[in-house]
Amino acid sequence: MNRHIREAGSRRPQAGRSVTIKDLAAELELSITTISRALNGYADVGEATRQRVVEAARRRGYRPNRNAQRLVSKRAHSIAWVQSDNDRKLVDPHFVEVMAGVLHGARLRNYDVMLSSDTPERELAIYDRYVNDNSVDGFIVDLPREGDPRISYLLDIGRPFVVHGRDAREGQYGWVDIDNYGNFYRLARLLVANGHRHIAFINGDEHFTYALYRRRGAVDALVDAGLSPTNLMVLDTVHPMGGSGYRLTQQALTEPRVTAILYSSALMAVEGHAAVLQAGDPRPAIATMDDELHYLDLTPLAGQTSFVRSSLRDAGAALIAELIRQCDEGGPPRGHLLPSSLELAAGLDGTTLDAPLPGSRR
Amino acid sequence: MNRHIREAGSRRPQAGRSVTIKDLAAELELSITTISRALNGYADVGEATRQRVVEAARRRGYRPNRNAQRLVSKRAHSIAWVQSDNDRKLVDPHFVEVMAGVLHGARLRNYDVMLSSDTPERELAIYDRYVNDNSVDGFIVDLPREGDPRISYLLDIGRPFVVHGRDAREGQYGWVDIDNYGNFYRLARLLVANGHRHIAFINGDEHFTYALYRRRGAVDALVDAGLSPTNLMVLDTVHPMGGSGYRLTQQALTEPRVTAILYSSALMAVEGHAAVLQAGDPRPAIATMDDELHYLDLTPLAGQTSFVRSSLRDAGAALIAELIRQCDEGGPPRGHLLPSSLELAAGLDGTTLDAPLPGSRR
DNA sequence: GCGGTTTGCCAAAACGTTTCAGCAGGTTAT
DNA sequence: ATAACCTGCTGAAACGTTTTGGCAAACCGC
Repeated sequence: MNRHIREAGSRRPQAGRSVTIKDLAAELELSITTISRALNGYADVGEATRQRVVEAARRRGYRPNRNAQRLVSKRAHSIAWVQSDNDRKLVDPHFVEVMAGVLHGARLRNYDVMLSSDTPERELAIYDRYVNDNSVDGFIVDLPREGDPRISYLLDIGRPFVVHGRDAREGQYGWVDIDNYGNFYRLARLLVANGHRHIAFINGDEHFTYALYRRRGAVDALVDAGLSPTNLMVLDTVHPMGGSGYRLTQQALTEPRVTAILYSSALMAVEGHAAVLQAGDPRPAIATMDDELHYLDLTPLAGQTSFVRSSLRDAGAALIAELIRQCDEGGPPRGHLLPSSLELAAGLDGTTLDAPLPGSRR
Repeated sequence: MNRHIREAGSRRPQAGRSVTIKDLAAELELSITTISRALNGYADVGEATRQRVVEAARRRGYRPNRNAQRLVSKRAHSIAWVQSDNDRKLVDPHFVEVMAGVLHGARLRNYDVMLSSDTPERELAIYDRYVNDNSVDGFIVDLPREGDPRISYLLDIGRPFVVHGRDAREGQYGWVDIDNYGNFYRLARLLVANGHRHIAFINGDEHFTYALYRRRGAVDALVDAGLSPTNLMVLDTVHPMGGSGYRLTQQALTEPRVTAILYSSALMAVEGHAAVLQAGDPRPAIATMDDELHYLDLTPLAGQTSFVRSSLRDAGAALIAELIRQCDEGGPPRGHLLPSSLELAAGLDGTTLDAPLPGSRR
């Protein structure tokens, strides 16, 4: 790519007209129809002609004007991700991880991704605008709540969209998710099977379905083991003011009967690690979801922590794949349940792990 | 917005033709010219007519087709942010913070933001494509290196762009930056003035100019105080494998003469806090840049840490403002130096803070 | 040598805007 | 009364593609 760099002074035509299909037609003495069809792989153009056209296009650096294409084809070849500006969704490190997967997949398929954020009240208005001005073909919805109005709205206007997560209407739209209920059922059962009776759960905001399902999984595991739901101490999930892992962990440790802490995010677990270190022995057992946040160093937790692992980046890749499939094929929306893997802390008894989950509650 | 939600079954026309300027013209028995000019605020349409047009547009939910507008106006009203996919730039929490500011500013001005990532080798090719297919009006460049080829390329093709950070060519393009050199000069001088002779510096990747300038500032502060540059122990900046604050802090503490740690990011400082706790007394002094990462909880550091503070979100807002100014006014690119504030750890002597910086080296 | 098929190309319409160059009809200045 | 100027509107061209329908020429089977 470095050969693109020129000396200052030998600049290209500033904002100069890019080369169009007409320029090629003139140069090759062909009709613009033929140029178009040659480049788009139609069968009714001669092989020799096609060669000439392709070569000329390459040489002149021809790129079809995307706006003209979009105008006539009524397809934007781009998708939008609208994030609400409040409640810190956008600056959540988990979000970027998903985004990375989405962008990668979009690039592979030559789709553009428009990112946008506004207040929750105006979020639906942005969907409306994007649809009506033909800017995008479909949408990504992240962090759904139960009965999320964004899902209602998008079902209503009938455009392709895909949800990262689910709510009760999961049969009606495309989604990508992990088994939040099952994962936290397993983690909690694991802790109980290893003798822990009082468990602190530092969960995400339970207004979001993922966190709700996780709590249900953990609670059910305790109940199925004959414990009371109150043996799970769920912490400050209503207004999670950013990465409050340290503070919440300190709070958890003020309850003397708590011998284990369950984290909904490895980010919280790492932040809480400092507080755990300060706690006198015996140190609590730790179990956490690990979203494979790329920048996060888990070495402080190594060995002493049990993980349920699933890659958010993979989720992003699955999201964009499903969405583009809907846009291109127009097929029915599909749900995709991504796998999660388990890793036990040293010294933990994992014999319960193979036991099937009771029923398929959520 | 909830009134937009309808019962299933009463859906809108699926992907139905949106209402166009022709529809309005037909309904109002006016020419499309008049509709267009009425909506775009031209003076040559009667006030009564304008009212009728505006009202009809509102009532029918008319949105000008953006692709048609772009085609004829040759302006996309959107900008691109291309992030390279390697070296974890995209998943860096700092990035999202800037992005939040950018998105907010873009929305205010009705610009769209296209986010994109690819391998570094293909990054320039994406610029090329976006320019030649008329997808965007300008670009944002983040985390420049010295002589960054992206800057060279964009200077070359002569499209508007703005850089978050600077390199030696800062006079030639628009940028937004803080005084990296000065900030770290001040922090280091502060530590030295308070008796610290051996300082560990957990910096960012010094292939990026921001990190390089920071190191120079810190080194110069030591040298100006009569210390050797080697009294600054700069740690593992070549391959910062994600948030390795904990590991690097442990490493810093293996050097017994180190009595203070300087962090390039509060993220690292918080991660390192666990290692600091484990260190026997006396605990090292801590000073760090604070980018006001929204999700990051700084309470563990409170009181014992000195901060230089500057908001990355504000930087994002300034970036998009400068870029759109260039696109709309076509004015010359400008640089914007954002302010930073200082907050001292309890018990620290800050008398050196008001002293001017020697010269304007960098 | 003739109807029919195949091959390779093209003219024109369409997509939904903006804008240029007018054009009636009324008002004003002289 | 006439020239000049407003006021409020419009027809048509242009932006750069894709696609439809067709049309010559060449090729085929017989």
